[in-house]
Amino acid sequence: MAASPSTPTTLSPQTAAVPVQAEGSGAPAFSPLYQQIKSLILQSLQAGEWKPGETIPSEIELAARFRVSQGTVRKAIDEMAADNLVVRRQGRGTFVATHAEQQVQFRFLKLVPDLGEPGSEGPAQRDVIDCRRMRASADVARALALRSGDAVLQARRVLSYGGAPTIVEDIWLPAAPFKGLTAERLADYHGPMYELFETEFNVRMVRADEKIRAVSAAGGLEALLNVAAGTPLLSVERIAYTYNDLPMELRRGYYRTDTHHYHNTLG
Amino acid sequence: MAASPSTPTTLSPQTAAVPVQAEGSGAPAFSPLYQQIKSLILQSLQAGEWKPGETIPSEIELAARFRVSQGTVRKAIDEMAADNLVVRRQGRGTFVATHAEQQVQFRFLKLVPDLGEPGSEGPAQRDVIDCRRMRASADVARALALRSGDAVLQARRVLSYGGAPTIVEDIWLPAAPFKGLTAERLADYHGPMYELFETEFNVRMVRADEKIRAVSAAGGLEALLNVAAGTPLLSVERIAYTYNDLPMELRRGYYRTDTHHYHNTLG
DNA sequence: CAGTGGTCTAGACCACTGG
DNA sequence: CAGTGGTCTAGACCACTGC
Repeated sequence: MAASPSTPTTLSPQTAAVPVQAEGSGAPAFSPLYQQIKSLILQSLQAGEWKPGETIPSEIELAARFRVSQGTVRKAIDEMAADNLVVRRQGRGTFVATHAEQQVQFRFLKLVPDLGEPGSEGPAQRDVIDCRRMRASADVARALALRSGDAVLQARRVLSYGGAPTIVEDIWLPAAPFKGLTAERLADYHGPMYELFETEFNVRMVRADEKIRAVSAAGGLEALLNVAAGTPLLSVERIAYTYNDLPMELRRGYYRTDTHHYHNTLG
Repeated sequence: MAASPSTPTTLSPQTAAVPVQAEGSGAPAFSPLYQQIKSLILQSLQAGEWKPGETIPSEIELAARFRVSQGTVRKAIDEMAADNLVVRRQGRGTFVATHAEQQVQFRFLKLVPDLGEPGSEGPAQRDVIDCRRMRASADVARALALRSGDAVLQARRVLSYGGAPTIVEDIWLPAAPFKGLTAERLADYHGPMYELFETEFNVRMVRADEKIRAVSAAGGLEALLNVAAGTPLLSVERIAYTYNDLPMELRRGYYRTDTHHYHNTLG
């Protein structure tokens, strides 16, 4: 059933027929068709062919474009849905995942109130304290895969729930992809920061690693969080990645855990 | 194509032909065939028809037993593999997941050394300090879905890496399922506790929820962990569940985070 | 009612493991 | 070499959405 090499009847620029298999060298590193399809779709996603919240072409269309069966496209999309890159909605289509959806926000904010449901406090109040352009220190550069001295944006903000300051976050971003981001733009945007990144800078955060420690409130944190100096705080260091495992954000958060806790599920 | 109601040619006790659909009432609550198959396999798993580490029947066998196509069985097993209930190995078969595998252990112990790879320190030294039978307090009872006053086992142990005490854990277990568990049995077992639970008590932990906070070392913890009183520690409260979302363990851990950190990935 | 994703089947063939 | 899971196809039909 190999794809017959007739003239491509579809409009795809990058492929008239999937590579099928790179035979020839010693270890061919077998890759199933649906994986190749998956990475092709991924490329279109990165290239911005379809933006967050939009639908991607139907399975039948994609099958025609790539000259494979619908079942193969289905398996590729199944995996992308499992990776939270895409959301399937029966009867409507398949949509590019976006941080504008509430459920996605909770996947990236694990601090929940001790009492009540995760979202029961209403939206956080976000106060940007500081935002400046600077040169990357050695450890910031390493985290963001930059060189020491490269330009970065740094911001500090406080998140409050029900009027109570609960989180202080220091955020570092590579300056180049976020060209034009200012303190005003940050302060005026009332909504998730990752949503802003999507709509304004075409940067979609896909995954993040967090390192969590217990530390003592000091160095001004105690004042911002309205706790006594020495109060134990949760320190959460996050590196967030876009599509190609490309780090795009370093974030150091300090969480009060007297009224909230970090929730995690092990499976 | 519906399953013909002939005599069951297979040995399955609980099903000669899958329920197909519970029509009749107002909202039939449609459930696809592969979901029904999945829950049937799940029942066999709970009943201990196949033990952790053993293979389950091949897809072809299961398809014959349930009188469905191999593809339908495959989809059921695919989901169970995604849930880490089962592990597929091409060419060999499908195996019941077990905590005896190293990779599984890291899914349930998220504290990793700041330097070096997750397993680089070698196995933890486990010292059981205490183990006693007692009556459940209100909050322990609630966590384990027992009644206040029901019998529980309580244990405290210290985990050390490279000779340095790093974790103190208080553990509560419902006494009934763990009948016969003694301090000696715990102390003499050199290996993951959840592995012991599987082999000795036929209790397999499948999932766990953790609540993480920052606290100050006090009440004897500072001595056990060899830190100054007031040192910030990570407090990790875990409830672990077996197959039916049945809570089977409450665990309160206190982690040193000066040499280690809790690692988490957000997707 | 047309279009989408979701389920189910049947069959062919491939990749991997073990005896 | 037989048996397992893994891939791919083709086609039928179902459930859901929106016009």
